[in-house]
Parts: sequence; C-alpha cells; structure tokens
Amino acid sequence: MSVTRERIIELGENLILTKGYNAFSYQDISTELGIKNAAVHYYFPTKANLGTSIVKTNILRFEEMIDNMHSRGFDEWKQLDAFIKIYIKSHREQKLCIVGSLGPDFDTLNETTQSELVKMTELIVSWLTEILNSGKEKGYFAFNEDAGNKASMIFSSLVASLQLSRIIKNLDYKSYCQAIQEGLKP
Amino acid sequence: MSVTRERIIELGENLILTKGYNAFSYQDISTELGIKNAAVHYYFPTKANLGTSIVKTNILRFEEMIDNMHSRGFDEWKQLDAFIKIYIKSHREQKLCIVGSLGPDFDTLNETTQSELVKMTELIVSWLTEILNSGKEKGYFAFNEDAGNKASMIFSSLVASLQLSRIIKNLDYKSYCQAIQEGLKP
DNA sequence: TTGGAAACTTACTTATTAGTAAGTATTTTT
DNA sequence: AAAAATACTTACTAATAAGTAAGTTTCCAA
Repeated sequence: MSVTRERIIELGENLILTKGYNAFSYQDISTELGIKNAAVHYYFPTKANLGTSIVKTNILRFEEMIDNMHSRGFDEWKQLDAFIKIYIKSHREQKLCIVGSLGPDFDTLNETTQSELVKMTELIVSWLTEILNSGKEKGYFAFNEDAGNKASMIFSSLVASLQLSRIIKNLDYKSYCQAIQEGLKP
Repeated sequence: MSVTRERIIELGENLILTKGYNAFSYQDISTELGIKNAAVHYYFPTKANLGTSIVKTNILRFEEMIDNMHSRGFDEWKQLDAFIKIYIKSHREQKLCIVGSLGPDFDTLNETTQSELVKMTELIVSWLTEILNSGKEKGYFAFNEDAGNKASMIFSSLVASLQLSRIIKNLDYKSYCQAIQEGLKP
C-alpha cells in the first residue's frame, strides 16, 4: 500500500478526533503532507470515501486488538483493562474516540460512512457485552443491570468523559476510569 | 425582546443539536424563517455571537429549572429524576444535549463561546455533585465512588447515550436511564 | 408631522470548500 | 525499448460560507 495513502488516513483520523469531521478540509491534509489538494482526491475522490476508509481502519484495528488479546489468553479483567487503557491514552493525547467524534455528526455523514460507524459501534458494544457476561459467570465481575445496558453505560462513560475532559480541564480521568472498574468488583 | 431574535436562537439551537455547530449555516436559519441572510447578521453579527447566546440561553434555562425545583420543594430523588427526564425527552426528539453537541467541536469554537460552555458544564456537574452528596446523607442514594466522579459518570452516561442512540437505533434509552437510577438505590 | 430608531432587504465581497479535467514525470511491466 | 500504470501537479470550476455597506420600510415618540 502507498505510504501517502496511509499518511492521509492517519492525518484525517487525527483531524476528526481533534477538530471534528465537518471542520477539517482536504487543504488541512495536503498542506501538512506538503502535497497538493488534488493529490488527496487522487487517493480519496470524495471526503465521504476518506471518512469511510478511516472508520474501516478503526474497525480493523479493533478486531486485531481482540484477536491479539485472545491469542495471548487475556482473561476478562485484562481485556476490559486493555480497552480502558485505549481511552486513557486518548485522554493523554487530548483526542476523542472515533465514535464520540463522528456520533454527533452522524446525520451529516454519507450513508456508507454511517453504516461503517454503526458496524464499529455495534462491534464494540457487543464485544463489551460478551466480556461482561462471561466475566460475570466466572466471578470476575458483579453487577445487577442487564449486561447489554451495562456495556452501553461503560462505553458511553468512556466516550463522553473524553468530551467532558476537553471542557473541564481538571477532570481526573484516571480515577474516573478506576471508578468504573471498582464498580464492577464483586 | 424581538420575536425574530428568539426564533433565531431556537432554530440555531435545534440545528446545533441535530447537525452540529460546524455543519449549520446562517442560510439554514434565514430560509427556515423566511428572511434574508443579512437579517440574521442584524441580530447576531457573527456566528460566534449566536453560538454564545445559545449557550447562555441554555444556562439560564437550567438555572430556572433548579430554582423552580427548589421552590417546589423537590427532594434529591425528584430532582435527579427531573434532570434525567430532560434527556429522555431529548432522546424522543432525536436531539443531543448542548454539551454533548458542542463538546466535540470545542477547539473550533470562539473563546467566548468556549467559556460559556465551560460555565454550563461546570454548573451541571457541580449541581449534580451536590444533589448526590446531600441525597446520600439523607439516605436517598448509596454509592461508594467520590460524589464528583459519580456525578461526571452519570452526566457523561446521559450525554453519550444520546449520541449512541443516534448510531444504534434500537438502544433502549428508558431502561438504560432506569439502570442509572437503580444503581443509586440503597 | 417629522425625526429617528428598529427591522429588515438588496447587493455585494472575500474566502474557503469539495471536486475535476488534463497534463507530466517516474517507475514498472511486457 | 515501448506501453502502461502510478503518483502526482497545474489550473480550474461551482457552490457555499461568513460577513458588510448602504438603502428601504415601518412604526413610534416628540
């Protein structure tokens, strides 16, 4: 694959996570990469193509992470911990996550980008639900709510707290994440 | 106050809650109101002015609601319930809340709009923290986390779940909100 | 009844946006 | 060595954005 193509996706993702989908332009990317506007259109004819590719890349990355954790024999605690660590990293880098950034702009997105975003979100929530369910069975976790609801709650807590910490600068993100984990202890 | 001015604010707020700040234009407003583009600029010279006014209106509305609940003698349960009901209504109307909509676009906002958004967010979180604290003392609520953390968690759950339900259409918002309240019962 | 403020419209400007058509240089394949 | 694919640039177009200056209508107060 082309290096330029990959750098466009990388830069585009960063722009979505910091400025938002509707606030970044092809000019932002081309200037940063030292190429012309039309060169970005060469790889991604429309902005919708780029958006879709960025979400697809995120899906792939997430699936790879799951595979990786399975092959390493991570238990439910470790898997949840690894997932939360992604968000702690994003917080450190002052970035949102792709779902939290594209979610509010959902209605302005192209249909294809929308369905990829739906796929990504459902993938995360269903994975989290499974982890919570099997972790509860094994006695790792304790909670009374429906596992699906609990998964949505944990996920939305992580997503929105990144947004909140952008507004409230002194939000203690780590202790906030610890509280999520503490709340699951038997 | 002018009716047109108020309708511009109302429409602008709706546009922010559905399309996002960077996706709506003065044209969207003027067309809907049957006036010209320049008429919107007459009331709000810049888009930043409009954005700031919209957030200020939200702050006022929230403060009025708190006052109203106090004068009606609402206890902590009823106050939290009323707060959650706002989000259930937003969900029904397929809207986000102002914090969840402007939060991701924070870095692209004017400084004045930013500081009003900070004010609004801190107002909500500190109010929620107080409610949780005094409600816990009176035995209405039970939780182990720090009240500030718990307040942030509840708030971000509400904010992000509106975003999530835009992506995952069959998310059961009401039972999700009930789970938040159940989790607080002693 | 006249002066002036309020509430606009007309008619623009400037900047930026996504997107394209046609051309060029470089590398790869045949 | 010729053909063709790759990776761009040049040079645009058309649309839309925010914003403004100057003029017009309407209404109210002195």
